[in-house]
Amino acid sequence: MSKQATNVTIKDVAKCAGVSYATVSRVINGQSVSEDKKARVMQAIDKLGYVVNMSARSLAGGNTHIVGVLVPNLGNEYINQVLQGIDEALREYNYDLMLYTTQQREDKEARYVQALSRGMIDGLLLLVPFHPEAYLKSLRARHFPHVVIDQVVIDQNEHASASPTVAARNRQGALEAMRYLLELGHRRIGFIKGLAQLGSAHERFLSYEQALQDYGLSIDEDLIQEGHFEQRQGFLAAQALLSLPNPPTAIFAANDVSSIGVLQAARHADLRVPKDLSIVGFDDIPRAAHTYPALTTVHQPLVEMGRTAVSLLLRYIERPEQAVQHISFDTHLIVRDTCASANNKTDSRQSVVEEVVSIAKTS
Amino acid sequence: MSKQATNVTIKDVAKCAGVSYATVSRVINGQSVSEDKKARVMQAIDKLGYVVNMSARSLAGGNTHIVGVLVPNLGNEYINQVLQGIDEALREYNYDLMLYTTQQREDKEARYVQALSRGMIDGLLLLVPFHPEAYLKSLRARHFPHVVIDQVVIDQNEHASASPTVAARNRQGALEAMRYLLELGHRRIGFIKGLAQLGSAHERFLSYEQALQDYGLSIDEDLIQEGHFEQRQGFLAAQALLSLPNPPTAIFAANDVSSIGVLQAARHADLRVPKDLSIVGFDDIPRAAHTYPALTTVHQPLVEMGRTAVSLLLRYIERPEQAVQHISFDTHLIVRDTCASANNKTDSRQSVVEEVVSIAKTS
DNA sequence: AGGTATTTTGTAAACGTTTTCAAGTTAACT
DNA sequence: AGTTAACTTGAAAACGTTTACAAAATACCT
Repeated sequence: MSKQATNVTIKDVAKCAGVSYATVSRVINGQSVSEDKKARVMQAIDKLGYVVNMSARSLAGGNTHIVGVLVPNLGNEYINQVLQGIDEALREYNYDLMLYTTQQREDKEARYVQALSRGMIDGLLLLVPFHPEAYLKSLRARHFPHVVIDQVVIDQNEHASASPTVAARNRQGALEAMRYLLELGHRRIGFIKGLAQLGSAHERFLSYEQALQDYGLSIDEDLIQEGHFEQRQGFLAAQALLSLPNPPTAIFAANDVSSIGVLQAARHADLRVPKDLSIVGFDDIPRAAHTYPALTTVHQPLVEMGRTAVSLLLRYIERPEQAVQHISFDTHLIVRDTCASANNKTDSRQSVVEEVVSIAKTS
Repeated sequence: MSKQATNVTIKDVAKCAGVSYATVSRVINGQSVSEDKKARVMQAIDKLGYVVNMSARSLAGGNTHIVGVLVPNLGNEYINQVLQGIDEALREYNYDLMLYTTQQREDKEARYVQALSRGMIDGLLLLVPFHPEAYLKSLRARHFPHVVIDQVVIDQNEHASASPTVAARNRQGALEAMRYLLELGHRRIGFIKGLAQLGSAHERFLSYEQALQDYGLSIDEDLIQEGHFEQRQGFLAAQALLSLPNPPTAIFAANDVSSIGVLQAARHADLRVPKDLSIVGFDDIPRAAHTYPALTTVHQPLVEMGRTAVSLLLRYIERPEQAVQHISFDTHLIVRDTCASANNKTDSRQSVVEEVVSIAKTS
């Protein structure tokens, strides 16, 4: 109903400019047209306020300039950062964004495969897909342009890597974090895991183990807690860790949100961070710089990853048969205020008072 | 190119089911078709794995089942909450979401008005639009289904309210917060403003003034600081407030993110919250419950607002000529841990030590 | 200048639906 | 059984583009 309000079509433009409508189409799509006609057409477009009808274009085989983005959910800082990068880049290239949230339900798969078939989108960005096996295969088979972000193959199924990917080097950053903690003298380091299905979470854990081994330390299962990448879970896991007979002097959480839960738990236990407990996170979400104390964490270039995924996808949209690329970004430790040397380990209650007194003195 | 992969059309289904393709279309759209044919068609659809081509449908005059959502930006917790509600509701109704971010730039306007014209979306949700005057008029004129969320008319231009809206009662909640603070005995209450262009921000400020007047207090301009709804700004504003010769005993910030900045500033100034400084925020974003101390704030049902906006919009999509509705939600104070009575006001340095000592004793 | 290669232009045929119109069928009422 | 009303069905015409094809125009050689 409201749609026929937009009644100015390519034919109207053609009539107004005194050319055939095919010529108008060519002008719009930047194909070779003589200068004078091009000018006339442009003028007519301006005058009539013509805008292309995407449905028609899509139906006729053209591009919609719409990219689909599939995310597990909204309201997650990590995802939002990547999304921001995607959005920025898309805007630069004049593409629109169609957002699909899966809510981590497997049956959503049908939904977007369907969405593709509809031919509404030119390409698809998959952010941390949970059950990618089924549909990635189909996307590849159809040479449908797509890029997978931050999905590390967790099983050795080689098919999974056959799609273009953008990722971060989780192993390396996590190793850096662990070494930092170890160099500070920590020997009992707790670890709070991430979502088990996620490759990135697993990689971070592998680095935890590896670092301990590198330093000739044995792995104490008590120091390893489950987690879901969520604050509450981080809080509970930290409480469990801290109530151990021989509690850790440092905790490395698989993501920042969990770390913030650890910070909470430390407060509840009246522990001073970093004096009594050192904490390291992973992701470097914006909030990490604003906690108290500010979180020492492993930075991944989230926004950058989103942007890169877009430009990669756009290349595939232009040439779908192009060779499959994998881009990965370095991660690195950002030292802020949640870690301290493990040496001066004293009774925590004591140290609180000491610190306060010292503040009182200096002021 | 990849698109013709989806080659099974309505005609194939028709042939397979032994009916005309018009009949297939009718089955899909739920129009009256005899039971046996309907069954045959359904079976054929299943067998061939047919899915409707949205471009074609849209071109032929049908609905795309896509709703456009216009947000100022991503990565803002407030916006994300509303977005989450929108997304949830949209999924329930089987609609897809097309996301536009304006980055608060006025020239983006052209962009989405254009998007509408393309006929790609059935309706538009406008979240906190900054410069709505120009395009709202056009949307209304075309009877294009749309709903404005949380845009309170800031000037008395009556046109602006002629579009359907979903909003929260900012006045009331802010009043409640101020009364709470006043009842606690606070008489010097600082206020950190929000984005000046936003009606909601202004309303909260009006309540601040009104509450003071109701209690017979004069308004001290020194206690009123500018802000942009952002953490850093909240931090700086709070610092300014706290370094006043006669600093406030409580600060009311126009949103939670600012309040978190205030919390930071309090820490920097070695002030105990709530003992030395009471803080109230606005929005009740998820993070508010996880700060330390947990933030006392005014709750608005953000997710709910998003959901409501969707169901309202869907009604307009069904019947565009329907009477304009305005829905508003109550807001209410959530008391957590950042406010205390103003009576026991002592030297802040002193009180810190006292508290620590008392903790030491009880344990 | 004559011929050939290249570029520009117009015509018409898709693309896959929805929907109007008229014909065909069934049901409902005397 | 006959008439009318209601419903079901199929054919065909949109919807607004892109693009293959052919024709026309132009440029480039020798």
